[in-house]
Amino acid sequence: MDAFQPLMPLLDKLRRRSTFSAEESDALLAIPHRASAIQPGAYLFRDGDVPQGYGVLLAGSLYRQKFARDGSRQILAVHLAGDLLGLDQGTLAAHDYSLQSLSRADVAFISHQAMLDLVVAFPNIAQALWRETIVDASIGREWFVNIARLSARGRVAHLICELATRQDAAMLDDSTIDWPLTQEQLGDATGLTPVHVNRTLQAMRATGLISSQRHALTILDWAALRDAGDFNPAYLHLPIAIAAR
Amino acid sequence: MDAFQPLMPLLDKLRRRSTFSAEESDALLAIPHRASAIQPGAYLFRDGDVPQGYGVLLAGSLYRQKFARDGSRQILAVHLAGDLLGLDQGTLAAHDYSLQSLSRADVAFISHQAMLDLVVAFPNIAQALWRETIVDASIGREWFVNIARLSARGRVAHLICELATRQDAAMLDDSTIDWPLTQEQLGDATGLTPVHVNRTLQAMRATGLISSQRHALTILDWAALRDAGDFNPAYLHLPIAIAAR
DNA sequence: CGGCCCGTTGAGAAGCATCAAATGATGTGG
DNA sequence: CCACATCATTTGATGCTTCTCAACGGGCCG
Repeated sequence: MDAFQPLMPLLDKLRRRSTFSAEESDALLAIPHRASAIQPGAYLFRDGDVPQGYGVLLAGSLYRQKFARDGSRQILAVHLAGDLLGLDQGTLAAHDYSLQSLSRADVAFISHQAMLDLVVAFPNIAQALWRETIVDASIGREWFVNIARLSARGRVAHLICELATRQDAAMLDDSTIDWPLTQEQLGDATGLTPVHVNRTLQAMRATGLISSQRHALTILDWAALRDAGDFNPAYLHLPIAIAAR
Repeated sequence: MDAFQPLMPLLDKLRRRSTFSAEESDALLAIPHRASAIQPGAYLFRDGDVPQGYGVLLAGSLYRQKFARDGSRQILAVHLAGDLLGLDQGTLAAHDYSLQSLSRADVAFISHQAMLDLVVAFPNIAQALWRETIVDASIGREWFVNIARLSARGRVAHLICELATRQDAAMLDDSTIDWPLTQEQLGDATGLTPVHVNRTLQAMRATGLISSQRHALTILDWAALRDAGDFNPAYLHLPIAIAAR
Protein backbone atom coordinates (compact mmCIF):
# COMPACT_ATOMS: atom_id res chain seq x y z
CA MET A 1 0.00 0.00 0.00
CA ASP A 2 2.78 2.38 0.90
CA ALA A 3 4.31 1.51 -2.42
CA PHE A 4 1.33 3.15 -4.04
CA GLN A 5 1.12 6.06 -1.59
CA PRO A 6 4.73 7.04 -1.01
CA LEU A 7 3.77 10.42 0.45
CA MET A 8 1.64 8.88 3.18
CA PRO A 9 4.17 9.75 5.92
CA LEU A 10 3.68 13.41 5.02
CA LEU A 11 -0.08 13.19 5.23
CA ASP A 12 0.14 11.31 8.53
CA LYS A 13 2.32 14.01 10.01
CA LEU A 14 0.25 16.93 8.72
CA ARG A 15 -2.89 15.35 10.12
CA ARG A 16 -1.53 15.73 13.62
CA ARG A 17 -2.04 19.48 13.39
CA SER A 18 -4.47 20.00 10.47
CA THR A 19 -7.52 18.36 8.97
CA PHE A 20 -8.08 17.81 5.26
CA SER A 21 -10.98 17.01 2.99
CA ALA A 22 -10.78 13.85 0.91
CA GLU A 23 -9.95 16.01 -2.08
CA GLU A 24 -7.13 17.74 -0.24
CA SER A 25 -5.71 14.46 1.01
CA ASP A 26 -5.70 13.11 -2.51
CA ALA A 27 -3.98 16.23 -3.78
CA LEU A 28 -1.28 15.91 -1.11
CA LEU A 29 -0.62 12.29 -1.94
CA ALA A 30 -0.53 13.15 -5.64
CA ILE A 31 2.16 15.83 -5.46
CA PRO A 32 4.56 15.26 -8.34
CA HIS A 33 7.85 14.14 -6.86
CA ARG A 34 10.94 12.11 -7.41
CA ALA A 35 11.75 9.64 -4.62
CA SER A 36 15.36 8.88 -3.90
CA ALA A 37 17.41 6.82 -1.45
CA ILE A 38 19.99 8.81 0.51
CA GLN A 39 23.21 7.29 1.81
CA PRO A 40 24.26 7.88 5.44
CA GLY A 41 26.25 11.08 5.70
CA ALA A 42 25.18 12.45 2.32
CA TYR A 43 24.29 16.13 1.98
CA LEU A 44 20.90 17.13 0.58
CA PHE A 45 22.15 20.68 0.36
CA ARG A 46 24.91 22.78 1.86
CA ASP A 47 25.07 26.18 3.47
CA GLY A 48 25.35 28.67 0.62
CA ASP A 49 23.80 26.48 -2.08
CA VAL A 50 20.92 27.84 -4.14
CA PRO A 51 17.64 26.18 -3.09
CA GLN A 52 16.51 23.78 -5.83
CA GLY A 53 13.19 22.64 -4.44
CA TYR A 54 11.50 21.14 -1.40
CA GLY A 55 11.45 17.64 0.02
CA VAL A 56 9.64 15.20 2.24
CA LEU A 57 11.50 12.80 4.47
CA LEU A 58 9.79 9.46 3.91
CA ALA A 59 12.00 7.31 6.13
CA GLY A 60 15.16 7.65 8.21
CA SER A 61 16.48 10.81 9.85
CA LEU A 62 18.35 13.92 8.78
CA TYR A 63 19.81 16.86 10.59
CA ARG A 64 20.28 20.52 9.92
CA GLN A 65 23.64 21.94 10.80
CA LYS A 66 25.81 25.02 10.58
CA PHE A 67 29.54 25.30 11.03
CA ALA A 68 31.47 27.91 12.97
CA ARG A 69 34.69 29.19 11.50
CA ASP A 70 36.76 27.03 13.86
CA GLY A 71 35.19 24.00 12.21
CA SER A 72 32.92 23.09 15.09
CA ARG A 73 29.47 21.99 14.07
CA GLN A 74 26.13 22.91 15.57
CA ILE A 75 23.20 20.64 14.87
CA LEU A 76 20.12 22.85 14.64
CA ALA A 77 17.37 20.29 14.29
CA VAL A 78 16.69 16.64 13.72
CA HIS A 79 14.20 15.63 11.05
CA LEU A 80 12.09 12.52 11.46
CA ALA A 81 9.96 10.66 8.91
CA GLY A 82 7.15 12.79 7.51
CA ASP A 83 8.97 16.09 8.00
CA LEU A 84 9.02 18.69 5.26
CA LEU A 85 12.47 19.75 4.12
CA GLY A 86 13.70 23.15 3.04
CA LEU A 87 10.31 24.81 3.30
CA ASP A 88 11.86 27.36 5.64
CA GLN A 89 14.42 28.24 2.99
CA GLY A 90 11.83 29.14 0.35
CA THR A 91 13.32 30.50 -2.82
CA LEU A 92 16.00 32.65 -1.24
CA ALA A 93 19.27 33.18 -3.04
CA ALA A 94 21.18 30.85 -0.73
CA HIS A 95 20.62 28.25 1.95
CA ASP A 96 21.76 29.35 5.40
CA TYR A 97 22.35 25.87 6.79
CA SER A 98 23.28 22.40 5.56
CA LEU A 99 21.04 19.37 5.52
CA GLN A 100 22.74 16.03 5.98
CA SER A 101 21.49 12.48 6.43
CA LEU A 102 22.07 10.76 9.73
CA SER A 103 21.16 7.30 8.55
CA ARG A 104 20.04 5.71 5.33
CA ALA A 105 16.99 7.74 4.34
CA ASP A 106 14.30 8.03 1.69
CA VAL A 107 13.44 11.50 0.43
CA ALA A 108 10.82 12.70 -2.04
CA PHE A 109 11.95 15.77 -3.96
CA ILE A 110 9.32 18.30 -4.97
CA SER A 111 9.86 21.25 -7.31
CA HIS A 112 9.15 24.79 -6.20
CA GLN A 113 6.58 25.04 -8.97
CA ALA A 114 4.71 21.86 -8.00
CA MET A 115 4.44 23.11 -4.43
CA LEU A 116 3.30 26.53 -5.60
CA ASP A 117 0.62 24.98 -7.81
CA LEU A 118 -0.60 22.94 -4.86
CA VAL A 119 -0.91 25.78 -2.37
CA VAL A 120 -2.56 28.07 -4.90
CA ALA A 121 -5.17 25.44 -5.61
CA PHE A 122 -5.68 24.48 -1.95
CA PRO A 123 -5.43 27.35 0.53
CA ASN A 124 -6.09 24.97 3.38
CA ILE A 125 -2.96 23.03 2.45
CA ALA A 126 -1.01 26.27 2.30
CA GLN A 127 -2.19 26.95 5.82
CA ALA A 128 -1.13 23.49 6.97
CA LEU A 129 2.36 23.88 5.50
CA TRP A 130 2.64 27.32 7.02
CA ARG A 131 1.74 25.83 10.37
CA GLU A 132 4.43 23.16 10.08
CA THR A 133 7.01 25.82 9.28
CA ILE A 134 5.96 27.81 12.31
CA VAL A 135 6.27 24.75 14.54
CA ASP A 136 9.69 24.11 13.08
CA ALA A 137 10.80 27.58 14.07
CA SER A 138 9.26 27.09 17.50
CA ILE A 139 11.33 23.96 18.02
CA GLY A 140 14.40 25.91 17.01
CA ARG A 141 13.68 28.55 19.64
CA GLU A 142 13.24 25.89 22.29
CA TRP A 143 16.60 24.35 21.44
CA PHE A 144 18.10 27.81 21.66
CA VAL A 145 16.85 28.36 25.18
CA ASN A 146 17.98 24.92 26.27
CA ILE A 147 21.51 25.39 25.08
CA ALA A 148 21.71 28.87 26.51
CA ARG A 149 20.08 28.21 29.86
CA LEU A 150 20.33 24.56 30.87
CA SER A 151 23.17 22.49 32.30
CA ALA A 152 24.67 19.63 30.34
CA ARG A 153 22.34 17.17 32.07
CA GLY A 154 19.33 19.35 31.29
CA ARG A 155 20.21 19.75 27.63
CA VAL A 156 20.61 16.03 27.09
CA ALA A 157 17.45 15.23 29.02
CA HIS A 158 15.48 17.77 27.01
CA LEU A 159 16.58 16.37 23.68
CA ILE A 160 15.66 12.86 24.78
CA CYS A 161 12.22 14.05 25.85
CA GLU A 162 11.68 15.85 22.57
CA LEU A 163 12.64 12.96 20.35
CA ALA A 164 10.51 10.60 22.41
CA THR A 165 7.52 12.90 22.10
CA ARG A 166 7.98 13.51 18.39
CA GLN A 167 8.40 9.83 17.60
CA ASP A 168 5.43 8.95 19.74
CA ALA A 169 3.35 6.65 17.58
CA ALA A 170 6.49 5.17 16.11
CA MET A 171 7.83 4.17 19.51
CA LEU A 172 8.89 0.58 19.87
CA ASP A 173 7.12 0.23 23.17
CA ASP A 174 5.99 2.56 25.87
CA SER A 175 9.44 3.67 26.88
CA THR A 176 12.04 2.63 24.30
CA ILE A 177 12.76 4.91 21.39
CA ASP A 178 14.91 4.83 18.30
CA TRP A 179 18.10 6.66 19.02
CA PRO A 180 19.79 7.81 15.82
CA LEU A 181 22.56 9.94 17.35
CA THR A 182 26.10 9.02 18.32
CA GLN A 183 27.50 10.67 21.42
CA GLU A 184 29.52 12.97 19.22
CA GLN A 185 26.40 14.05 17.33
CA LEU A 186 24.55 14.48 20.60
CA GLY A 187 27.35 16.79 21.64
CA ASP A 188 27.05 18.74 18.42
CA ALA A 189 23.33 19.11 19.06
CA THR A 190 23.65 20.19 22.67
CA GLY A 191 26.78 22.32 22.46
CA LEU A 192 28.87 19.90 24.50
CA THR A 193 32.04 17.95 23.84
CA PRO A 194 31.69 14.20 23.26
CA VAL A 195 33.66 13.54 26.41
CA HIS A 196 31.26 15.50 28.52
CA VAL A 197 28.24 13.95 26.81
CA ASN A 198 29.59 10.57 27.76
CA ARG A 199 29.97 11.54 31.39
CA THR A 200 26.53 13.12 31.43
CA LEU A 201 24.92 10.01 30.01
CA GLN A 202 26.72 7.86 32.55
CA ALA A 203 25.40 10.04 35.35
CA MET A 204 21.89 9.76 33.94
CA ARG A 205 22.18 5.99 33.79
CA ALA A 206 23.60 5.85 37.29
CA THR A 207 20.64 7.82 38.65
CA GLY A 208 18.15 5.58 36.91
CA LEU A 209 16.82 8.05 34.34
CA ILE A 210 17.60 6.06 31.24
CA SER A 211 19.35 3.03 29.88
CA SER A 212 20.76 2.93 26.39
CA GLN A 213 21.66 0.35 23.83
CA ARG A 214 23.36 0.80 20.52
CA HIS A 215 20.62 2.46 18.50
CA ALA A 216 17.88 2.58 21.06
CA LEU A 217 17.27 4.34 24.34
CA THR A 218 14.95 3.39 27.17
CA ILE A 219 13.37 5.97 29.39
CA LEU A 220 13.22 4.52 32.90
CA ASP A 221 11.91 7.55 34.77
CA TRP A 222 9.96 9.91 32.54
CA ALA A 223 8.99 12.30 35.32
CA ALA A 224 12.57 12.76 36.47
CA LEU A 225 13.80 13.14 32.90
CA ARG A 226 11.16 15.72 32.06
CA ASP A 227 12.06 17.53 35.23
CA ALA A 228 15.79 17.49 34.54
CA GLY A 229 15.25 18.83 31.02
CA ASP A 230 12.63 21.39 32.01
CA PHE A 231 10.55 19.81 29.26
CA ASN A 232 7.15 21.24 28.44
CA PRO A 233 5.85 20.00 25.09
CA ALA A 234 3.79 23.14 24.42
CA TYR A 235 6.39 24.36 21.94
CA LEU A 236 5.71 21.35 19.73
CA HIS A 237 2.17 22.67 19.24
CA LEU A 238 0.77 19.16 19.23
CA PRO A 239 -2.85 18.28 19.88
CA ILE A 240 -3.41 17.77 23.58
CA ALA A 241 -4.05 14.04 23.09
CA ILE A 242 -0.54 13.51 21.82
CA ALA A 243 1.21 16.02 24.04
CA ALA A 244 -0.16 14.50 27.25
CA ARG A 245 1.90 11.60 28.34
CA MET B 1 4.31 63.07 5.52
CA ASP B 2 4.93 60.17 7.85
CA ALA B 3 1.84 61.31 9.66
CA PHE B 4 -0.12 60.42 6.56
CA GLN B 5 1.85 57.25 5.78
CA PRO B 6 2.39 55.62 9.16
CA LEU B 7 3.26 52.24 7.65
CA MET B 8 6.13 53.69 5.62
CA PRO B 9 8.78 52.02 7.87
CA LEU B 10 7.31 48.66 6.87
CA LEU B 11 7.46 49.45 3.18
CA ASP B 12 11.02 50.73 3.53
CA LYS B 13 12.10 47.53 5.20
CA LEU B 14 10.33 45.20 2.78
CA ARG B 15 11.88 47.03 -0.17
CA ARG B 16 15.31 45.89 0.96
CA ARG B 17 14.48 42.36 -0.09
CA SER B 18 11.47 42.68 -2.43
CA THR B 19 10.17 44.99 -5.13
CA PHE B 20 6.58 46.18 -5.42
CA SER B 21 4.38 47.74 -8.06
CA ALA B 22 2.83 51.12 -7.29
CA GLU B 23 -0.44 49.35 -6.64
CA GLU B 24 1.16 46.93 -4.22
CA SER B 25 2.96 49.72 -2.37
CA ASP B 26 -0.32 51.58 -2.00
CA ALA B 27 -2.02 48.45 -0.70
CA LEU B 28 0.73 47.93 1.88
CA LEU B 29 0.50 51.49 3.13
CA ALA B 30 -3.28 51.21 3.25
CA ILE B 31 -3.46 48.13 5.49
CA PRO B 32 -6.16 48.76 8.08
CA HIS B 33 -4.43 49.11 11.43
CA ARG B 34 -4.59 50.69 14.85
CA ALA B 35 -1.45 52.55 15.87
CA SER B 36 -0.52 52.60 19.52
CA ALA B 37 2.28 53.90 21.73
CA ILE B 38 3.97 51.25 23.89
CA GLN B 39 5.57 52.04 27.23
CA PRO B 40 9.08 50.74 27.99
CA GLY B 41 8.89 47.26 29.45
CA ALA B 42 5.30 46.62 28.35
CA TYR B 43 4.37 43.23 26.94
CA LEU B 44 2.74 43.00 23.50
CA PHE B 45 2.01 39.38 24.21
CA ARG B 46 3.22 36.65 26.54
CA ASP B 47 4.27 33.07 26.11
CA GLY B 48 1.08 31.02 26.14
CA ASP B 49 -1.28 33.83 25.07
CA VAL B 50 -3.59 33.26 22.13
CA PRO B 51 -2.37 35.25 19.10
CA GLN B 52 -4.72 38.18 18.49
CA GLY B 53 -3.25 39.61 15.31
CA TYR B 54 -0.08 40.88 13.72
CA GLY B 55 1.88 44.08 14.13
CA VAL B 56 4.41 46.41 12.60
CA LEU B 57 7.05 48.11 14.71
CA LEU B 58 6.98 51.73 13.54
CA ALA B 59 9.57 53.13 15.95
CA GLY B 60 11.62 51.97 18.91
CA SER B 61 12.78 48.45 19.65
CA LEU B 62 11.30 45.27 21.07
CA TYR B 63 12.65 41.90 22.00
CA ARG B 64 11.43 38.35 21.93
CA GLN B 65 12.15 36.29 24.99
CA LYS B 66 11.50 32.99 26.66
CA PHE B 67 11.99 32.05 30.29
CA ALA B 68 13.53 28.90 31.69
CA ARG B 69 11.96 27.36 34.76
CA ASP B 70 14.67 28.77 37.01
CA GLY B 71 13.49 32.24 36.01
CA SER B 72 16.41 33.06 33.77
CA ARG B 73 15.50 34.85 30.58
CA GLN B 74 16.76 34.23 27.08
CA ILE B 75 16.37 37.03 24.56
CA LEU B 76 15.72 35.37 21.19
CA ALA B 77 15.72 38.37 18.88
CA VAL B 78 15.73 42.13 18.79
CA HIS B 79 13.17 43.91 16.62
CA LEU B 80 14.02 47.22 14.98
CA ALA B 81 11.74 49.77 13.30
CA GLY B 82 9.94 48.34 10.28
CA ASP B 83 9.93 44.76 11.53
CA LEU B 84 6.83 42.65 11.32
CA LEU B 85 5.62 41.24 14.61
CA GLY B 86 4.06 37.89 15.35
CA LEU B 87 3.97 36.74 11.75
CA ASP B 88 5.92 33.67 12.78
CA GLN B 89 3.22 32.81 15.31
CA GLY B 90 0.43 32.76 12.75
CA THR B 91 -2.90 31.69 14.16
CA LEU B 92 -1.60 28.91 16.38
CA ALA B 93 -3.39 28.15 19.61
CA ALA B 94 -0.69 29.78 21.75
CA HIS B 95 2.36 32.00 21.47
CA ASP B 96 5.60 30.22 22.25
CA TYR B 97 7.53 33.28 23.30
CA SER B 98 6.90 36.71 24.81
CA LEU B 99 7.28 40.04 23.06
CA GLN B 100 8.30 42.96 25.24
CA SER B 101 9.28 46.53 24.51
CA LEU B 102 12.81 47.62 25.17
CA SER B 103 12.18 51.32 24.86
CA ARG B 104 9.23 53.53 24.17
CA ALA B 105 7.85 52.21 20.89
CA ASP B 106 5.12 52.75 18.32
CA VAL B 107 3.32 49.70 17.01
CA ALA B 108 0.61 49.33 14.36
CA PHE B 109 -1.74 46.44 15.10
CA ILE B 110 -3.21 44.53 12.16
CA SER B 111 -5.94 41.92 12.36
CA HIS B 112 -5.42 38.41 11.07
CA GLN B 113 -8.27 39.01 8.65
CA ALA B 114 -6.85 42.24 7.23
CA MET B 115 -3.54 40.53 6.58
CA LEU B 116 -5.24 37.55 5.02
CA ASP B 117 -7.24 39.82 2.71
CA LEU B 118 -4.04 41.55 1.66
CA VAL B 119 -2.04 38.45 0.83
CA VAL B 120 -4.94 36.85 -1.02
CA ALA B 121 -5.30 39.95 -3.17
CA PHE B 122 -1.55 40.40 -3.71
CA PRO B 123 0.45 37.17 -4.00
CA ASN B 124 3.63 39.17 -4.45
CA ILE B 125 3.09 40.70 -1.02
CA ALA B 126 2.49 37.25 0.43
CA GLN B 127 5.82 36.24 -1.01
CA ALA B 128 7.54 39.28 0.49
CA LEU B 129 6.11 38.59 3.95
CA TRP B 130 7.06 34.93 3.64
CA ARG B 131 10.58 36.02 2.79
CA GLU B 132 10.80 38.25 5.88
CA THR B 133 9.65 35.38 8.07
CA ILE B 134 12.30 33.15 6.57
CA VAL B 135 14.99 35.72 7.25
CA ASP B 136 13.73 36.03 10.78
CA ALA B 137 14.19 32.32 11.30
CA SER B 138 17.62 32.52 9.70
CA ILE B 139 18.68 35.17 12.20
CA GLY B 140 17.43 32.93 14.98
CA ARG B 141 19.59 30.07 13.75
CA GLU B 142 22.63 32.33 13.58
CA TRP B 143 22.11 33.42 17.19
CA PHE B 144 21.82 29.79 18.13
CA VAL B 145 25.19 28.90 16.64
CA ASN B 146 26.81 31.92 18.23
CA ILE B 147 25.66 31.08 21.71
CA ALA B 148 26.52 27.43 21.30
CA ARG B 149 29.91 27.84 19.64
CA LEU B 150 31.49 31.21 20.39
CA SER B 151 33.30 32.57 23.44
CA ALA B 152 31.84 35.41 25.45
CA ARG B 153 33.87 37.90 23.43
CA GLY B 154 32.71 36.37 20.17
CA ARG B 155 29.04 36.41 21.15
CA VAL B 156 29.11 40.05 22.13
CA ALA B 157 31.07 41.02 19.03
CA HIS B 158 28.64 39.19 16.80
CA LEU B 159 25.61 40.87 18.24
CA ILE B 160 27.22 44.27 17.81
CA CYS B 161 28.01 43.49 14.17
CA GLU B 162 24.47 42.32 13.52
CA LEU B 163 22.75 45.33 15.03
CA ALA B 164 25.12 47.65 13.18
CA THR B 165 24.38 45.92 9.89
CA ARG B 166 20.64 45.81 10.43
CA GLN B 167 20.44 49.46 11.45
CA ASP B 168 22.63 50.45 8.56
CA ALA B 169 20.79 53.33 6.95
CA ALA B 170 19.67 54.54 10.34
CA MET B 171 23.22 54.79 11.65
CA LEU B 172 24.19 58.07 13.17
CA ASP B 173 27.47 58.16 11.31
CA ASP B 174 29.71 55.62 9.72
CA SER B 175 30.61 53.85 12.94
CA THR B 176 28.27 54.89 15.76
CA ILE B 177 25.05 53.00 16.29
CA ASP B 178 22.07 53.23 18.56
CA TRP B 179 22.56 50.81 21.41
CA PRO B 180 19.24 49.91 23.02
CA LEU B 181 20.48 47.18 25.38
CA THR B 182 21.68 47.41 28.95
CA GLN B 183 24.52 45.10 29.96
CA GLU B 184 22.04 42.88 31.74
CA GLN B 185 19.92 42.58 28.59
CA LEU B 186 23.03 41.95 26.55
CA GLY B 187 23.75 39.10 28.92
CA ASP B 188 20.24 37.73 28.49
CA ALA B 189 20.75 37.83 24.73
CA THR B 190 24.16 36.18 24.73
CA GLY B 191 23.66 33.67 27.51
CA LEU B 192 26.12 35.40 29.86
CA THR B 193 25.86 36.93 33.31
CA PRO B 194 25.85 40.72 33.51
CA VAL B 195 29.12 40.60 35.41
CA HIS B 196 30.85 38.71 32.67
CA VAL B 197 29.33 40.93 29.99
CA ASN B 198 30.81 43.90 31.76
CA ARG B 199 34.26 42.34 31.84
CA THR B 200 33.99 41.31 28.23
CA LEU B 201 33.04 44.82 27.14
CA GLN B 202 35.92 46.24 29.13
CA ALA B 203 38.31 43.90 27.39
CA MET B 204 36.90 44.92 24.02
CA ARG B 205 37.33 48.58 24.87
CA ALA B 206 40.85 47.96 26.14
CA THR B 207 41.83 46.28 22.87
CA GLY B 208 40.41 49.13 20.82
CA LEU B 209 37.46 47.31 19.25
CA ILE B 210 34.72 49.61 20.45
CA SER B 211 33.88 52.50 22.70
CA SER B 212 30.49 52.90 24.26
CA GLN B 213 28.37 55.67 25.64
CA ARG B 214 25.09 55.41 27.40
CA HIS B 215 22.76 54.58 24.53
CA ALA B 216 25.23 54.52 21.70
CA LEU B 217 28.16 52.39 20.70
CA THR B 218 31.06 53.26 18.42
CA ILE B 219 32.83 50.63 16.37
CA LEU B 220 36.51 51.54 16.29
CA ASP B 221 37.85 48.50 14.44
CA TRP B 222 35.23 46.86 12.26
CA ALA B 223 37.58 44.24 10.83
CA ALA B 224 38.71 43.06 14.23
CA LEU B 225 35.16 43.04 15.57
CA ARG B 226 33.88 41.06 12.60
CA ASP B 227 36.74 38.67 13.07
CA ALA B 228 36.13 38.25 16.80
CA GLY B 229 32.44 37.57 16.24
CA ASP B 230 32.95 35.33 13.20
CA PHE B 231 30.43 37.62 11.52
CA ASN B 232 29.31 36.89 7.98
CA PRO B 233 26.16 38.81 7.05
CA ALA B 234 24.96 36.17 4.56
CA TYR B 235 22.38 34.96 7.07
CA LEU B 236 20.66 38.34 6.95
CA HIS B 237 19.88 37.69 3.28
CA LEU B 238 20.39 41.33 2.44
CA PRO B 239 21.09 42.67 -1.04
CA ILE B 240 24.82 42.70 -1.68
CA ALA B 241 24.88 46.49 -1.74
CA ILE B 242 23.79 46.65 1.89
CA ALA B 243 25.64 43.59 3.13
CA ALA B 244 29.01 44.79 1.84
CA ARG B 245 30.62 47.09 4.27
C1' DC C 1 40.98 -11.28 11.34
C1' DG C 2 42.14 -6.46 11.31
C1' DG C 3 40.92 -1.70 11.02
C1' DC C 4 38.12 1.86 12.46
C1' DC C 5 34.65 4.24 14.61
C1' DC C 6 32.53 4.70 19.01
C1' DG C 7 32.49 4.76 23.77
C1' DT C 8 35.11 5.17 28.08
C1' DT C 9 38.49 6.86 31.56
C1' DG C 10 41.93 10.10 33.78
C1' DA C 11 44.27 14.45 34.94
C1' DG C 12 44.64 19.16 34.61
C1' DA C 13 43.29 23.83 32.95
C1' DA C 14 40.20 27.52 31.54
C1' DG C 15 36.27 30.18 31.17
C1' DC C 16 32.46 31.72 33.16
C1' DA C 17 29.23 31.77 37.26
C1' DT C 18 28.33 33.18 41.80
C1' DC C 19 28.23 36.10 45.73
C1' DA C 20 28.96 40.49 47.69
C1' DA C 21 29.54 45.26 47.66
C1' DA C 22 30.87 49.92 45.96
C1' DT C 23 30.48 53.55 42.52
C1' DG C 24 28.27 56.15 39.05
C1' DA C 25 24.20 57.69 36.30
C1' DT C 26 19.14 58.85 35.86
C1' DG C 27 14.88 60.51 36.92
C1' DT C 28 11.47 62.25 40.43
C1' DG C 29 9.37 64.97 43.93
C1' DG C 30 9.70 68.44 47.23
C1' DC D 1 17.37 73.15 41.86
C1' DC D 2 18.71 69.92 45.15
C1' DA D 3 17.94 65.42 47.79
C1' DC D 4 16.99 61.02 47.23
C1' DA D 5 15.62 56.55 45.40
C1' DT D 6 16.53 53.57 41.75
C1' DC D 7 18.80 51.47 38.25
C1' DA D 8 23.15 50.43 35.60
C1' DT D 9 27.92 49.71 35.73
C1' DT D 10 32.09 48.27 37.93
C1' DT D 11 35.28 45.65 41.00
C1' DG D 12 37.03 41.67 43.77
C1' DA D 13 37.44 36.86 45.42
C1' DT D 14 36.29 32.17 44.94
C1' DG D 15 34.45 27.94 42.99
C1' DC D 16 32.32 24.89 39.71
C1' DT D 17 31.05 23.28 35.26
C1' DT D 18 32.86 22.10 31.20
C1' DC D 19 36.86 21.86 27.97
C1' DT D 20 41.24 20.03 26.50
C1' DC D 21 44.54 16.59 25.75
C1' DA D 22 45.74 11.87 25.87
C1' DA D 23 45.10 7.11 25.88
C1' DC D 24 42.72 2.67 26.00
C1' DG D 25 38.97 -0.88 25.18
C1' DG D 26 35.20 -2.77 22.54
C1' DG D 27 32.07 -3.76 18.94
C1' DC D 28 30.98 -3.65 14.10
C1' DC D 29 32.05 -4.25 9.18
C1' DG D 30 34.67 -5.45 5.32
